Amino acid sequence: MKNNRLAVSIHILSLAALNPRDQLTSEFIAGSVQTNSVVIRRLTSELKKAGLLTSQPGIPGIKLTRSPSDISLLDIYKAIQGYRESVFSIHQNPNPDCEVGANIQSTLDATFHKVQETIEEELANQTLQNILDHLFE
Amino acid sequence: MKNNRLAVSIHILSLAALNPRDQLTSEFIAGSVQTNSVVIRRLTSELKKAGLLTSQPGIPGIKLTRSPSDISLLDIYKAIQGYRESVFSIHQNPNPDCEVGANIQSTLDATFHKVQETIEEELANQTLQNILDHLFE
DNA sequence: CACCGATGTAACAATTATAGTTACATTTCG
DNA sequence: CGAAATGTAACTATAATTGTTACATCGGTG
Repeated sequence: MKNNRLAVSIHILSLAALNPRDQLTSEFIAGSVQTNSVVIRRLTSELKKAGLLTSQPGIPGIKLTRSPSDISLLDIYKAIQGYRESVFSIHQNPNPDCEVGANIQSTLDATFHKVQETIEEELANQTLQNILDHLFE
Repeated sequence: MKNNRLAVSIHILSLAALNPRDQLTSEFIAGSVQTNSVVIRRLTSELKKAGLLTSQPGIPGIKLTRSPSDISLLDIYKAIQGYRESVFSIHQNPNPDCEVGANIQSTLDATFHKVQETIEEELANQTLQNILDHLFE
């Protein structure tokens, strides 16, 4: 029950797709997500840096930069994932004097990289528009 | 830099595939992973519950219950994942009075479930034997 | 121009999960 | 019996996310 960053980001962008800009204050969004408005502003800040939405100090609200059908879940995922490049991580100091310890990192790196690629392909195939469609079906 | 449970579990089972049982004490394994032996025993306990290996109090070592080519990474993943059913989680209390808030959970549930399925398919396609092959190529 | 309401961020506390550690009951074997 | 190991409980440490408080800044409005 943690790391809702992707879920909340999709929630935010869904609201942005369906409401007029001036209504989309961080307080309004926080009311829908039911969290603190700073949590929302932190995420919108990252989504903005990734070019998915625009906003301005002093002016209420946020606005999508492009059509929901042009925003993939991968775009959103990458916007908020920062440095982390795989959902699975690898222990940092296996023993180099052990045959397994010496080679496990590069092996797992390759293995986990392949898994990560399939995750990202799947996320790339879904758009914010797909989410919106599902919301009202 | 956290949650190395899958990586360490694969490390443990790789050692188990390559060494005689009586050498595979939790201390020996901990020396290869470079961690505390209790960390190893905690994981082997879960791998044992999942039927991937055997062990006995008083008798040193662990032993695989079947061939490395018969152990998929999905088997390992499920052995240690416990309750968690998706790599992505969903916020728990969206506002039901909001159209988006009311439907976002079931929508994301379906979406994330699909992603999870692709992850598990990918993990199912890789075996411990594949890891061993890569370790020595 | 001063105020109000909003964004953007910094700083810190709270929560949660994993990793690491200490301790110890229990078991097997010499 | 005594040594060595497994299995587990209990606790601390670390790390990431979430929640909160505070505040600088901007822009529209009276």
